[in-house]
Amino acid sequence: MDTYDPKTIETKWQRVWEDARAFYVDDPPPGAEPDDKFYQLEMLPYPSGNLHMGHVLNYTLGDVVTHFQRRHGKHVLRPMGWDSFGLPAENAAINEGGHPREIVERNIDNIERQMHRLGWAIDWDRVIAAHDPAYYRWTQWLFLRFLEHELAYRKEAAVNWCPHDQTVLANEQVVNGHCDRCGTAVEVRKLEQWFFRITAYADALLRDHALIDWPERTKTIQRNWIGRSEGAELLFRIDELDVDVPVFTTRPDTVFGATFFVLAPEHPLVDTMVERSPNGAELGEYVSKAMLRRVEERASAEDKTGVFTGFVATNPATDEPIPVWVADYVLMEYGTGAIMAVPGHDERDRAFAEGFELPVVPVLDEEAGTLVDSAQFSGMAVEEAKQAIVEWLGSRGRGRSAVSFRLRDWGFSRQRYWGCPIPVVYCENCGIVPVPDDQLPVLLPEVDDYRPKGKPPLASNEEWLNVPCPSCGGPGKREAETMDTFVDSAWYFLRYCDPHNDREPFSRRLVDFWGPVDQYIGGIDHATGHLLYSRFFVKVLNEQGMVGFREPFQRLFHQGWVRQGGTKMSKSKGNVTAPDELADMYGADAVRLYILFVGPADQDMDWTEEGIEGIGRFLRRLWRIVHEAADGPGGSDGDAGPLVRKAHETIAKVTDDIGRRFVFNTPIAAVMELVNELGRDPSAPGARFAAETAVSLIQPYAPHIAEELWSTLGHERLWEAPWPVADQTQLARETFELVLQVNGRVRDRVEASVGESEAELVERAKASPKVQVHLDGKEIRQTIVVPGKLVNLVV
RNA sequence: GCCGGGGUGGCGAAAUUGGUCAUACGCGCCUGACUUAAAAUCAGGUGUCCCUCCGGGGACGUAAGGGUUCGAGUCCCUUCCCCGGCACCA
Repeated sequence: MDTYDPKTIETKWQRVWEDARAFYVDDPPPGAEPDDKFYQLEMLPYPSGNLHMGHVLNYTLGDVVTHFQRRHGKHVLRPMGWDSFGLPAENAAINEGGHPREIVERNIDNIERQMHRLGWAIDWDRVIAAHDPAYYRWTQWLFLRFLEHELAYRKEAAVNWCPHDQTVLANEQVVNGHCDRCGTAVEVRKLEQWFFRITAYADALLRDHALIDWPERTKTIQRNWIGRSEGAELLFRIDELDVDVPVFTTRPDTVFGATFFVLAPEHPLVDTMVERSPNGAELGEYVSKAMLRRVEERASAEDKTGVFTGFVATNPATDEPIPVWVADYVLMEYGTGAIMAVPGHDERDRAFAEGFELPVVPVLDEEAGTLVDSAQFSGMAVEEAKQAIVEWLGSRGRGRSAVSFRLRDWGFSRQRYWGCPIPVVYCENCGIVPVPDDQLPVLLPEVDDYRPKGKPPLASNEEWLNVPCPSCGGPGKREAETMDTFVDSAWYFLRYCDPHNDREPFSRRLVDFWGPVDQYIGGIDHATGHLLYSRFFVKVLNEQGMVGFREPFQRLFHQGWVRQGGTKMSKSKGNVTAPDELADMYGADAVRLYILFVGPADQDMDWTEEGIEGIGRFLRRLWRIVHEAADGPGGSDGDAGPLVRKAHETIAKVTDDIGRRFVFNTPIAAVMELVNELGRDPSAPGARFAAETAVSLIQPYAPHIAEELWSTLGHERLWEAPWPVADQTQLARETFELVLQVNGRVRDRVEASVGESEAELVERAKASPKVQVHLDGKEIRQTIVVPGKLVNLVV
């Protein structure tokens, strides 16, 4: 027996798998039924720097599922690609000093090497990269379809601007008022931007949660983010300006208590008011100050601020004039940017009314939940009144039921170089003109200076910028902004199904065979970003007949964060080791096992190398014990005995854990138990079967050593061997340990046979001397028998 | 404030439908074997407290308190703490 040398066998088997094209799949496999397929996907990595332990967890999880499903006879599509456009990659390039393309491609080579080193079962024929023209050609093509359907549009909007990264950020990229990437405080700027009309799908995105098997947590986050509120849109007339101003309210029942009216500083009417109001100067000053304050600052301000506009609006319920104010506690981003203020029943309005001595009129009896001082609606219950008042106002042309969302349209243009060019041309005569499909891709030109400086770097590239208008042939300018990288990743999982197609982004036949993704694995940090965008894209593509499903990811699992906390470890052991260095020290199998063994995969952890030695010990023990079992007299499946039974129990446990419970740490413990038992006597009856079982079950985690030991045991190609099946007759027991309790406390345990009747079991309990001590001659008031488990005597 | 998830040995964690002295598996630690020695390896031990004739016996113990139940880590109530989402959203 050779000693266990991970490096040698890992290199050896990786070559064998590659030569056998073990993990590549045809499209679709000949004779495959749709039910035979399994699409396993993990979120694709940004190719910046090195893999870290978080990646190792993510992709090893996917790998275990891949092997498990393959060995259950599924045709498993398990691809890999690179999210190589966008800020993370570009920032990495800026930091490392070089052209993004070179940096990104170097990083891709490195990461790909690390992935091979860890032995992940990937179909490398299907690799895609966001920055590859063969890919982004189709990102552009899809954008044009969105544009055709008016689901992509351009408008001026107040946007989040990161002064450090010199670019616009999507709401999803702003965390607590700071740039998600660099942490700089975000400013608000008014700019023309490209948007995807995701708000048109707000309801569908909520409704279709019912179709997918996702963690409740994630659905809740999306639900909160979409923020659906039911209410009404009511019209308040400002006579002097001859306008009806709509407000959104969830409390139309309180309209009789609306004693003033508030506009957001950004509200379009405010400009007119500044011009025409007697205190226009003060108003103008307030507005420009408010616009400079970040939303976060506005919210944290202790006192509410505002200025009276000098105008009055008519309350549509009371027909009374109420003063119109401008105040920054009203946000332009939500509802209509105007509110009816009901200080009697809204905390914020109350605070404002108190600050500025505005009238407070209660219109609800809070105790009774009924309306007061509300004309014919007085005495009505709140819910009833909501409907009745909206109907009544509706009949007067002053209101209607409405739904409002917190979700905003997705601003996806970026003033940066390293992204997918937006394929439109601006023409003085024709306006925004799409680049014709047959002229795609619009290639990202090579430039020397790609650093951001407030305007898109491509805007300085005259040679590239100036092109004839595709429509009239007159002078035109290309769009110099590029797409957010989340556009690239909103459809990549579809391209994997048909990665080499050069006539269309993917064929309907192939996406409908492979799609949707059966199991998606990735971080929960993408809950309101990538996961929402991808759902939106698939809904649009479904409506346009390009895919046959409405949801991209049928099942979703979030791995926990691997943190590198400030524990003693990092101090005493110096820097945290990179995954491939760790693989060189202990072997890829040990790294893979360890990251899944330390705890539940969906739970956050502080990374520590303490304990990986234990996995190393386990693998060496496995190696030695399997060799001993292989050399010994052995014994096969047919032999009964404790070892064979233990093997079948382990099969049942591991299969249930991975397949049904989707837990990955306890199967390793179960195999360790089996190996411990086998190690007590590797020549016991059934030892060979136990060894084969242990090797077979550990294969998804540690495929290299498993493959090597499988051949030691005289077999071939474990990667395509059927997953073992627990033999129910082996699991069945003739006897069991009967637990004897007195008053719910265990007092004794005896061997009992499964055939015994309840009365017989009770007799055995009464016969036990240990039980008798606790019965102490007392009267038995109750007897509980759980068949196959226990007898409880209550005295 | 609203919504969601948690709290188990020295440590990472098991306990799946309320039913096997709760703590599997691993780490760490302790003892022993091998060794000149150490490492590695192997064998054994390791919740707390009390009693012991050394065979063992008993009580307590899953954030705190209460409840349901023959029986609760698991179900219910109250409180505390931690993590995450939303939050001047009308």
